Amino acid sequence: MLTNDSEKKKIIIDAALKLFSKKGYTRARMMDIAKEAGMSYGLLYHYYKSKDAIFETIVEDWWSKLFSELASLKGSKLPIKNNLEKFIRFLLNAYATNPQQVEIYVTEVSRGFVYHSEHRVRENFLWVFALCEQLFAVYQDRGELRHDISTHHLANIFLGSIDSFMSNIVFGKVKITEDQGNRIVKSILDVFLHGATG
Amino acid sequence: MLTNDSEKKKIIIDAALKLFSKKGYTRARMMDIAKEAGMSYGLLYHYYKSKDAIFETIVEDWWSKLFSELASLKGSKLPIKNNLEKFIRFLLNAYATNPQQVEIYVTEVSRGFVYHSEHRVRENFLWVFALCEQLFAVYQDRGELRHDISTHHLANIFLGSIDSFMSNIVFGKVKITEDQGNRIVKSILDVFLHGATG
Amino acid sequence: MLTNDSEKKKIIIDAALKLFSKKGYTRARMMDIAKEAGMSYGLLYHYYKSKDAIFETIVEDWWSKLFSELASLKGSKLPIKNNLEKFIRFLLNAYATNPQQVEIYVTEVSRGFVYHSEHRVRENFLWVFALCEQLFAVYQDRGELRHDISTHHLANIFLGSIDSFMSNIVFGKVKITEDQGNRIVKSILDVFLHGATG
Amino acid sequence: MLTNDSEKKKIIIDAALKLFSKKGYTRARMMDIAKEAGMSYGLLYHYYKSKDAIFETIVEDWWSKLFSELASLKGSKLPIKNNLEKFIRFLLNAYATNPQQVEIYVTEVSRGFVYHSEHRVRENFLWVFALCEQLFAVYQDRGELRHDISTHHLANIFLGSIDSFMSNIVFGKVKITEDQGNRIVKSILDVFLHGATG
DNA sequence: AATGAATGAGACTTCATTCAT
DNA sequence: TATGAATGAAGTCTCATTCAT
Repeated sequence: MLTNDSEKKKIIIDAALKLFSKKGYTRARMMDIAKEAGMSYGLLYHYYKSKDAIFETIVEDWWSKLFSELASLKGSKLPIKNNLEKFIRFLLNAYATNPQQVEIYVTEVSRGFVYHSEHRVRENFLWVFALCEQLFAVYQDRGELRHDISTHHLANIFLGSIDSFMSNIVFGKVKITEDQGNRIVKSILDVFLHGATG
Repeated sequence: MLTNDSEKKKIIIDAALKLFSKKGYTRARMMDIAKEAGMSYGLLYHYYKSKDAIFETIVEDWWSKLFSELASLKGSKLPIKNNLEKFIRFLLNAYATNPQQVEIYVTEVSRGFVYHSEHRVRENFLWVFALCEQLFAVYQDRGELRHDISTHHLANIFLGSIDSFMSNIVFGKVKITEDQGNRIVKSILDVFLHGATG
Repeated sequence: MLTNDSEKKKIIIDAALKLFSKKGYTRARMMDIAKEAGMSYGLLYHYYKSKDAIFETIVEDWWSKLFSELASLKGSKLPIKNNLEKFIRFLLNAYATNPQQVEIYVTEVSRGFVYHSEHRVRENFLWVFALCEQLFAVYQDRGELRHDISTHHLANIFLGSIDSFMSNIVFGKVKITEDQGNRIVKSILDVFLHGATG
Repeated sequence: MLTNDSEKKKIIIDAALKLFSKKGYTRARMMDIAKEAGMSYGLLYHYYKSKDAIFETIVEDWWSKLFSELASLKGSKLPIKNNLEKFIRFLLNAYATNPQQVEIYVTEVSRGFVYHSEHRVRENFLWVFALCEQLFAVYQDRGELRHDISTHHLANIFLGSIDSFMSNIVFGKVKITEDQGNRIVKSILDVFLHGATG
């Protein structure tokens, strides 16, 4: 058969992705999602327990990608510049290939978790920060990062910079070209590593 | 009389501030706000046209503060370091004195404006960025900032760094001491101006 | 004003009484109850938390009447015949004055508590039996009831007899005249106390 | 083959019996019944037209057993005591051998037929009463039952007594020993025939 | 200025039943 | 015979807003 169980689930997730990113969690109705997915709303409940379960699936997927990427970076022995570049590119690429998931991450999760307090978002965030800090600690030890600023502060600055670009892209609803992507990567790395003063 | 018209409005705004920051816009009910304000929910409609009008009032207030601060910085002739420090301190101080408003800004406005598309949030954001870019352009002209990175990118990195600290503070629900505040300011300035490598 | 808060609640209860007894709990919709009560369904939720809360109010009212009657009988020093007669008359009269409540008791509570397991129906039933047994124990001590049958069995037989008449009346949807009521009372007392054989 | 058509039907009925008695008609879902029966819920519709048809089958089976027992008693020439004892034992035994069917009878049919008005439950009940009254009329003619109480009243008292014990057993979810059964039979007969006073 | 009773659109979810395979 | 994906009617409940008093 053409569409087996997991394919149907993917169709639903894709539809939900579209609707959540377009209208936000609250304003996206199950009926909208079903219509987008080309099925009756009743069928959604055949595959997912509730609206929230659909949301959770999307979010968990994002976190797991993020965690695994960070874990892979931590294991790498590359110089800091190359490693951080990989991470920035991973995020920019995530947006390029799946803009809606990033949009939901940005609008519903990154800031909106008042709405979804049950989703352990806070814990996941802290985890991302912790992984990033551990990465920076390694580079401090190797003398590639200054010691007079805590890894926590460094993580805030680095992640915040990326986040800002992502938000801008998401809210600007723009597609970024490869060239623009390259310049963003370069800007972040240059400023983060060497500063904005010449 | 003790509470005239504008005082009542302030009471309502304060109550809404508390509830929006505690539960988020959607989950804060008019009844909750009224109870917090010590009045009946019917009366809210005497002072504000709708729930949304209350929200808008809060948000507009935030924007106008932000705009006027940025305008004042643009007019200043101080060296970049001092000027940026003023801006960072303005934001940290805003949280210290009115944490709920900052919380709403962070959770509902900064990222969550999918829910409030009618509020010209996008325009306001772009305006903040534009003002920041104009400020940076001045410093590029004065040779205090490098020219090989666009002011737009610089603004993203700078504002994103601050944003990240603010989010952390908001979501961590922590009070920051003066000393911690000083260190945050120093970290942002150091890295932004001189980079994270020694 | 003509209809204050508790009067409105009574209107709702009366409407619910009518609908529950007519259609049963499950088939009676909130909208039906509201229509019967002459108000919008939203208003029902102003006065009661949920459909179940309305049901519970009805049922609790019935139990409290029943308990207080049984307690009063237990305190009485009348000969058994008079005392039991009072109890039978209380129940028959309850049906005469509030047939719907009795109907709900019979259809939803007495037998249907599979549907309402959360309502402590079992406990209430056991309590009624216990009170009845205590009453019979007093009469066994006073020599007015035989000792070779346990009070538990006696209670089953006595209450079951009444219950059967009530069910018949409820399901027959008949009004019983005073004369018919008297004959029922006499029959139950005669057979219970002296037996069906001459 | 091992399971032919009628065996499959029996498996379904047994599963439904279990579920209806456990959760009640409304709360027992077709899917639950299918799972219990070890088949897909779609297949249920191959053997029975609807959920209600399954229920009806169960109920009709109960009624037919009851009617045939009562008919047999009516044909018997035994003294009243022996004949009534047979009837009581038939019912107690029915519970012992098929408690779920009795449970459904008690919870759904005996009182709950508001939910199933289409099932001619009222007519069946009246029929049982009528048969019982005819039986009592025979004994009144033979001088074994007093004449000053109508057969209808006698039937109510007798059937109600038994019903009460059955309900107690069902709701207490207890298994009764042979000895306890004997005592119940004796109590009912003693009180019904000779009264509760010495 | 003040109250809170009243309204009803709108959202989620359940589940008996149908039907293509 | 057998499966379970698919459908959609129906029901409960929430809450912003209106309005009579």
